[in-house]
Parts: sequence; structure tokens; C-alpha cells
Amino acid sequence: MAPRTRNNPLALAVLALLWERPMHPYEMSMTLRERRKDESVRLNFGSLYSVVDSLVKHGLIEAASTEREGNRPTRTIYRLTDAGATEAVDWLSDLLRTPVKEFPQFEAALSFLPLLGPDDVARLLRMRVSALQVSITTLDAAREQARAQGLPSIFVLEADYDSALLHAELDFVVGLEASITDGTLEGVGLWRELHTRAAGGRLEPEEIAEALAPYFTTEGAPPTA
Amino acid sequence: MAPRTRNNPLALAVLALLWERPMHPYEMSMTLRERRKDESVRLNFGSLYSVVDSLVKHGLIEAASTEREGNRPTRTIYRLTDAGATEAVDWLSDLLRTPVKEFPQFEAALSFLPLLGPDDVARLLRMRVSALQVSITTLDAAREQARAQGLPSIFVLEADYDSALLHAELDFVVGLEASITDGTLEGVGLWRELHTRAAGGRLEPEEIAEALAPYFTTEGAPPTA
DNA sequence: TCCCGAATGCTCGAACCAGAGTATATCTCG
DNA sequence: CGAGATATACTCTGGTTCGAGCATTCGGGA
Repeated sequence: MAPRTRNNPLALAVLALLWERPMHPYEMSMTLRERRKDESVRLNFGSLYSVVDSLVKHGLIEAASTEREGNRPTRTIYRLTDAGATEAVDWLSDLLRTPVKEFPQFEAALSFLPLLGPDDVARLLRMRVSALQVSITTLDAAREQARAQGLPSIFVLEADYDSALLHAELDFVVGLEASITDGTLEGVGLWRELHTRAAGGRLEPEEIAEALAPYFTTEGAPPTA
Repeated sequence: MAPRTRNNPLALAVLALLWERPMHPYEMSMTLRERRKDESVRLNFGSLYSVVDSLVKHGLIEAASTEREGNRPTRTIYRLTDAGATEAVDWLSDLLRTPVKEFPQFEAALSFLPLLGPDDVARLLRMRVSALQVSITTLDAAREQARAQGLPSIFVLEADYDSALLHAELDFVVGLEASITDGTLEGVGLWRELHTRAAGGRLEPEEIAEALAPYFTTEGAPPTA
């Protein structure tokens, strides 16, 4: 048995759903939608079916029956195996216990900020602030509605977490935009100078390289391993 | 020309590096390491070479020359094209302007928390708190060192962002653990009851299903599209 | 009655990604 | 001065992921 890789959390979602009752894949996807879990787990059809196949191959779930209703395509109904139940608990425990490094796209963008000029960046960040505010409002409304329906908080913790992250990002972006605009961000002078010298056209490559050189060319060893 | 998909931020990193000067792939990876950008962009060799190929195919970069030094494998040196420069600026602008939905694994784990019992979850969360504190300390030390070397903040914004997210997560987890432990989390009574009834063995599937039923079986329409 | 569109349920291929593997060269240290 | 460790520079392979596409059924309106 090939050593399973725990990369796609959709597989965990499948295990969790089958914990409740046997289902066919399409029903899994509909149930995840209904419970808004598709906001926390990337769900698409192709992945769902391959994830299910892989779980079968590793003995974590098994086909319980196949049925056809009317003249629709036949559906295969899967159930959890004992190994699958164990794996669900182990995997979930690991995810809770140990933070895994994520690579948000915005973080990547921040890494390459100096490509753009400070004024452009400030303008884009203001647009991001608006978008984040809209997201927060929408999310809060959804949480409010869930609460109004009497759904206990334990079942919507993921939305609370999402909200916490959104607020943190909003604060960060607001602060960053302000410090660029009022010039208090350390290094913004150098940055602006580079881009005004290149005004009108594309920034000369060498300029960035030269600006960075003093900080990177000489030293090479990691600070702490 | 096939419509390029902007999924792997490593491609943006390649464009950003070639903006400074022509390089061969291995040098790109070393430069990213040196500047600690591999903390913000997922970097591995296989992906790097395929990303470079794909950029060539789409005319965003091109081979400038190939050389061999001593008897080492030949290296192909790439340079940015005009189209590539445009794409870098457009892509970066998009990333800054528009938040994209991410799917952190911890959020997925929170979605399926009720699989475990409240006491187990609380214990695991306490371990997560420790791990997060270590991460924060390590990151702060690295930032401090960068500052001490005189590297202006603009070049390490990504670490500030990371730090902001880590703090937000830490606060969230601390609060969650406390509210589970002291019983103030809404629904924790129901949750605990379910798991003590199943004490000793595996939770009976039907129990979860029944507990969830009142909240999900009747309504189906999204709150807001 | 018949057609349109939505819902149901899955299949397929192409792209993408991870990371182990390969092969040489140079450095290190007794 | 030779053995192993480290650095250089990729290549290969097999799995994963995406999302469009397909085939069917059902409901509702003209």
C-alpha cells in the first residue's frame, strides 16, 4: 500500500462526512455546500472523485453498495472503514496540534512590492481595504444569520477564524498604506527615488540590483536554522 | 498562445528576479533563498524548472544564452521580455488589489472539530499555542536581525504580515481553548454530551447526524450570493 | 406537447506539482 | 591524498488537481 500523502483536506472532509453516514460522492459535495464547508475546504468535482478513489485504494473507505434511481447514472455509496476512522482522528489531531506553513498569495505579492512605485502601491492597497471591508461585512452577516437560526457556535468556528484573519489583514493593510503615504515606512525614500528616476518608462533593472546589493551580496548564511 | 493560468506565484518570483538581471534557474533559487523569499513563495526545484518552461512557452521570458563552466552541466540563462515585464506588473497589481480566498488547513480542521471530544481538542489547542509562540519568537528574532543589519523595512514586509497573521491566530486559539475549557463556548454542553455517551468507543455516527439535523435538513438556500 | 434550462452525477484529459534521483565538481579534514 | 560531504545544475516520474464536458432527468412555461 503506497504511503498516503495527507495533502488534500478534501479527503478529511470525506472521512468526516462518512463518519456520519454512508454517502455517494455527489451527496458529499451537496452536503458540504449546504453546511458552507466549501468555504473552508477547496471543493471541486474532479478532485472529489479522485480523492474518493485514493481513499478506497488505501482502505480508508469502501464501496457499500451501488444503486440507480430511475434511469440516472448509477451511484456508488461509500462507507468508512475502521482504518478510515482512525485516520480521520489522527489527521484532524495533527492539524489542530501543529501549525503548517501556508503561502498566502498576498504575502508573495508583498515580497515583490518594490517592482511597483510607492504611489501605485498605496492606491492598490486602498482598493484592497475596501474589498476586505466588504468581505468582513458579508461574513459577519452570514455568522449573524447562523446564530439567529440557533446553530451553536461550535459548528461555525471556521467562520470566526476566517473573520479573525480578515481583521488582522485589514489592520495590517491600513497601517501599511498609511505608512507609505505619510512616508514613515522605513526605506520609502529610497524606494520613491528609484522610481522617480525611472519616471515615464520601466525601472532600470540595475537600479534595484544596486539598491539591494549592500544587503545581500556579502552575507549568505541563514540567521538561525 | 494558450491562455496562461496565474496559479503559481513562483512564476511571479521568476519574473521579479529577471527584472533585476538575467539568470539561470539555479541562480534564481539561490537568490530567493538568500533573500528569504522562500518563506513567502513555495519553492522547489521541480516546480521552478516547469514554471520557467511555461514562461518561455508564453513568451514572458526567453533564453539569453547557454554557457558551461568547467565540466558542469550547461546552464541556460533567461531574460525578461517586454511582455513579461508587463505581466509582472499586472499580476502583482492584481494580487495587491484583490484579496483571493485561501484555504488554510487549520480552517478545515476547525470545520470538523466535533469529530473529537472537547477535552482532546482543548489539549491539542494548548499544544498549538506553544508551537505558535515558538514561531512568533523565531520570526521576531529574524526580523530583529534584518533590522540590525540595516535592511529597510520595505524589503521585509512579508515577514511583518506573517507576524500579524500569527498573532491573530494565536489570539484566536487562546480564546477558543479557554472557552472550551471553561464551558462558555456556545454548544459545548451538547458536544460534550455526545462524546461522553460514546465514551470508551467510537462516537455513534447517528448521534452527530441527529444533533446536526435540526440545523441543516430543512433550509438549503444560501444566505447571500 | 415540446422545448428550455436547471439539477443530477460522473468522466476525462491536460496541466501542474513535488521531491527523489542523477551526475559532476570542489571543498574539507584528518 | 583519498573519502566523504557539500555545492552545482538539472531531469524524471508519478501522483494530484482542475474544470470543462457529457449524458440523463425533471419541472415549468408557451
